[in-house]
Amino acid sequence: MDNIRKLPEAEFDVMVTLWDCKVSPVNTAYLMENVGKQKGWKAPTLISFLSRLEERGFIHSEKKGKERYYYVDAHREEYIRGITVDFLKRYHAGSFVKMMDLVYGKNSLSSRELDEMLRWLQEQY
Amino acid sequence: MDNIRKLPEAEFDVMVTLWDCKVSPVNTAYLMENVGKQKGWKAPTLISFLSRLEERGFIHSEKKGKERYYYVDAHREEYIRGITVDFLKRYHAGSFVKMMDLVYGKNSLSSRELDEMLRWLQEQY
DNA sequence: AAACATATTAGACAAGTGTATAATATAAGA
DNA sequence: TCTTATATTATACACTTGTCTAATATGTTT
Repeated sequence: MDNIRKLPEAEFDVMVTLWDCKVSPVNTAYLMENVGKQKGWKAPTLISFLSRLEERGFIHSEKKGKERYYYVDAHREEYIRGITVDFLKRYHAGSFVKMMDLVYGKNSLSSRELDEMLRWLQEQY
Repeated sequence: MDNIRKLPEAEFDVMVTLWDCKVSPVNTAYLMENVGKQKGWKAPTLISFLSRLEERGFIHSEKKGKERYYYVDAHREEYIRGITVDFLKRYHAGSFVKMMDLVYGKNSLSSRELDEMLRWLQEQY
């Protein structure tokens, strides 16, 4: 009931790329092109993150010829929701209002942002 | 300009205890009593976290006789604000509304919580 | 089938984090 | 001052995370 397990930053970056891409499966080359390169990783670096993600059950993979293809298993929203709730609990006693108050307390948000929040809130009722 | 550096969990727990206590300085025994024990740490474990916090500049200390006393230097709100803003940027494109929407999207908050937010929002205007 | 090119795997290593044991200081009592 | 009790320090070690080099496998070209 507690296994949200926050991913290491680098693995999260890989997941984002996987979540963002509309096709599945994708191979290492694709990921190299879409994250590895910007991050300045060598291929084995990327591949090690992918292996670790597989161990964690976030993805699974399959080898075709000499290339390996990856499939996403974890749900993005679920994951983000999980770590967000954890963060809120740990650092803000689980309260959004406390969080907003701390971050925007006196300083104040722009009225555009306030309006946006207000609109969101009204939709919730 | 980027040194918010999130603390390791255990060190954060020590900081919380330091921030929570109204007297200053406090010695290791006090901290052992107020965090160490619950966490099941041996004294040297606690002391190592304290040394690391000192290296990071979150606290400083002073030895009196055979005991060491600790003084807080970091500001709690500043720290929490920093990591919160980072979290928001990284996982929610910097938007509170996006965050709330993801966490409470369909499910909906209790009306008490909604009221609380509304009240907070109105104060911001 | 040999030689190439290239993708993947195995393994390694440093830094950071959680945690502790053994050694050392130092206050207090005999 | 010698002994004892106890707090601190010095170290060490296992795991995790970020990264890579060297070795291996496999498809492609002669």
